[in-house]
Amino acid sequence: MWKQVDKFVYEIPLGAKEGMRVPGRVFASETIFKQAEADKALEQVVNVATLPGILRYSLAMPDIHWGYGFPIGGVAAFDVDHGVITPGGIGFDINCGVRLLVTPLTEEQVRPKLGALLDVLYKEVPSGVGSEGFIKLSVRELDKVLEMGAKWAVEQGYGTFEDLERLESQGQLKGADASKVSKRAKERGLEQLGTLGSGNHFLEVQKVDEIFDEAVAKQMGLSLGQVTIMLHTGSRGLGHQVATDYIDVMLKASKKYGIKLVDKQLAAAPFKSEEGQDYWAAMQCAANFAWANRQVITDYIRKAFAKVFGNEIKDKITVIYDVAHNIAKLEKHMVDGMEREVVVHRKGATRSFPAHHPELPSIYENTGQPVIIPGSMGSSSFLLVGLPGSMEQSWGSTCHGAGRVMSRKEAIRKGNYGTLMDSLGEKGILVRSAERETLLEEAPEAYKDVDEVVHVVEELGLNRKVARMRPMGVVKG
DNA sequence: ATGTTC
Repeated sequence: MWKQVDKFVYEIPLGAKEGMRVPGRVFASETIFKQAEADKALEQVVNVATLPGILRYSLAMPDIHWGYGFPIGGVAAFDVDHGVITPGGIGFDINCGVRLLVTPLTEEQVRPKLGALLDVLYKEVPSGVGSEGFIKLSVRELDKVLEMGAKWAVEQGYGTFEDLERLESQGQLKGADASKVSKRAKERGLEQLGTLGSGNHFLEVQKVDEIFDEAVAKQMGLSLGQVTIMLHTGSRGLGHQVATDYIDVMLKASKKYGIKLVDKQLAAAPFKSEEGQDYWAAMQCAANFAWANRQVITDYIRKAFAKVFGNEIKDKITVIYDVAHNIAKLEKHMVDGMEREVVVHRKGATRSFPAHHPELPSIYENTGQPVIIPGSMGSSSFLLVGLPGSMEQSWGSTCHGAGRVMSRKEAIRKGNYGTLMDSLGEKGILVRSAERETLLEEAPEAYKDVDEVVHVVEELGLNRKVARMRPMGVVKG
């Protein structure tokens, strides 16, 4: 039923499955499309197309793979009045995202002290499943975190106000309402602010390996051989609990509002219903928690660098940008020649606004929004910018990473710890991690080729490449 | 992703 309609575009027509309201569309190369066919991800694209109020297409980015309800890499926009909101279109780790920092240091300066630096980073940034941070919040204070996001962290002395304008949505969604977050979710969040987590979350010391757009790279303060830091983490147990709580609410709401579910994991409520608005407010709280989390960790990273390279380095480590991967946003987009407000779900997908978009800070007004694409462990990461093509084709969205080809279990079964460590060692990459299994789960073999994923979004005109970063050292949970 | 089966 799926048909290639353009070089990197595959489509399934309306009517291929009963209940479809729009066609399905996947952005992929031939290799990537075949990988998507192998798991249930394509079927999930079709399932999403049946949700009420979905506009134009059920989309998937080239890092598509199987997820809960929506595929990971899934993007869908819904009519604000007649459409739905669904936790399955956002994910368990609400506002899982990536932040890129740049240091004034070169690879030559960092390499001799890399081992010591990673030891300090590993100690200063708590990681691992269930890890607790150095901050112990009262419920009252946590409520402020949930409603203020990264701004709370800056007001407490974690980083600077200049950091905030370089975060998607300035690190704060204004519709957050802490009273919509359960007691249990809050309990899980009380001791997890400033923690990295586990799985694919990481903190990486990198060097700029190649520059594709000199002018934009220069404007962003990046030059060849310069050391960058990439941080990938989300809303931890708090976001997970918000998702769990509201999936239950949505199952009941789906029944109540007569939403026919082809997959229970797509449980949804009308966006404007009470249930829809409650989740909307709680989801924004979890998103804010994640932005506060990355802001606090940014401060820890600066302090760790200061311990190894001297105090004056601290103020010279700047934020390039911070993007959300798992989130829903109210945005203005063109639909049939008219500007409309729509609810965009990005599930393992990154916002990718072009130059001159009103939501961009003045420093990126002419470059387009920075888009940060982490590769798999030990492979390169990319810095891209958004292009007008993303507004035309993908609701201002693009891919979010390499995307899995193996499940975590499969990766553990097929992987070999010694071989993995040898191959990282050969590349000169140092690793600090508590869990061997986490490293096996994240082995490069378990992921697609990030170069190919980025090639697809570039060829489609969603993004332009600015720079590629290679890892020097990795901290993982 | 996740106090990895409240």
